[in-house]
Amino acid sequence: MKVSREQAAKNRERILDVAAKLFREQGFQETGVDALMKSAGLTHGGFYGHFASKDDLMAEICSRTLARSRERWEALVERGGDAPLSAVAAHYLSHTHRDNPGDGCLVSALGTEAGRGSEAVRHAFTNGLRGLVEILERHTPAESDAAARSEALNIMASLVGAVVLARAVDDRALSDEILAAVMRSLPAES
Amino acid sequence: MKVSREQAAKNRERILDVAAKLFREQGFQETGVDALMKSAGLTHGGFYGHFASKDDLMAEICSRTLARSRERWEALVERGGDAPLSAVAAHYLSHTHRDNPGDGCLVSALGTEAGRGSEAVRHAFTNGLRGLVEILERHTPAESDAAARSEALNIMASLVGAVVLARAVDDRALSDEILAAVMRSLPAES
DNA sequence: ATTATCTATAGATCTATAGATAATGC
DNA sequence: ATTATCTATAGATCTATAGATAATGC
Repeated sequence: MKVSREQAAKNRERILDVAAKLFREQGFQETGVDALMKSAGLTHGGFYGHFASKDDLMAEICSRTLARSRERWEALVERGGDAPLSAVAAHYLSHTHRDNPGDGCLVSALGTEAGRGSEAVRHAFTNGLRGLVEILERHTPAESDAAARSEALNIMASLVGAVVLARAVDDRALSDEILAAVMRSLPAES
Repeated sequence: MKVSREQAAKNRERILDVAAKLFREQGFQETGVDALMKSAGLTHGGFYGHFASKDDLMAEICSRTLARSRERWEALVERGGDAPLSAVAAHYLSHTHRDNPGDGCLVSALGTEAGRGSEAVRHAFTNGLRGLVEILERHTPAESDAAARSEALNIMASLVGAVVLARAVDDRALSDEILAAVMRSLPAES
């Protein structure tokens, strides 16, 4: 029943990956430890050898998933040429992102739940969010640093709000319209 | 144990009011029927005389609460003079709204949960949202109806995103900054 | 007689733990 | 010997229902 130290580390990673996906798809509260471990191909009880509690896992999911988003955004910026901001936004506001919360941004999938989370969860969430905002800030055209900062925060809020609304709405046309409207509102680049 | 028809109607209203508050404060999933009924001064089992299921209640909460927001927004517009949009936004982006989700907008409190809800929930949510967007649309300065519509959707997304983020973040300064940034981004009025 | 509410409970599910098991790693 | 995982279960909680109770409304 025991596995090698290396395999145990891989199992831990798989739990994290599966949890990150299920939490974003179904919600943190809605995903049970049992279902989560079954999805990872392990048994329920084994969970507590890897994490102190479900909340502990959630905090780790927050920092890990947002760090990965940050890397993804950096890659998008790099490939975005003279319109890095549009590249990030087009990705964020895509139908693909809207229709696949399990692979998408944790902020738009778990934002309201994170706000009701533990201190550790909110702290990890906040730090992760700062990283994303910082990227926007660096690439927002503006007359001053303060203006760029303010605009970056505004863009971050628009992106998150757009995806939350686009996912909640039961009318595909309205959903598409929301995403397009926010895309259109971005500052002109190049 | 039985009460008058009139009193029963009042009890139903109280359940709705209490649920609307608790759901926005703690989340739909996180609020049990038992706690809800206790809060309303009734016993657990009595719930099912008023509603077919918890989900049924949630759908009713969505349409009811969003209809009330609509009325509130109309009143704000009316008192807003030549800057109706700013009046609505200032209210939405206020510290009071951020710090009191139980009395606030259902969209920013339950947006991500509504997206994972039943058909009935999503439908009620969508209709309620349409009402709010329509108010913004009517008061957004723009060169065409299409432009006003697009800008109204963008503003709606910004407002919702701002409050979701401002509530989730564990740093008060950052939270204030987000609200102020979105307020600053609104189109000039008058 | 009807019915709003209450009491009690079924049946499911949830987080977490205790102890057993068996393979790793010294 | 250590320890990663499994089995089994405790203890809490959750939605929903059944039947009893007692006050309303005909």
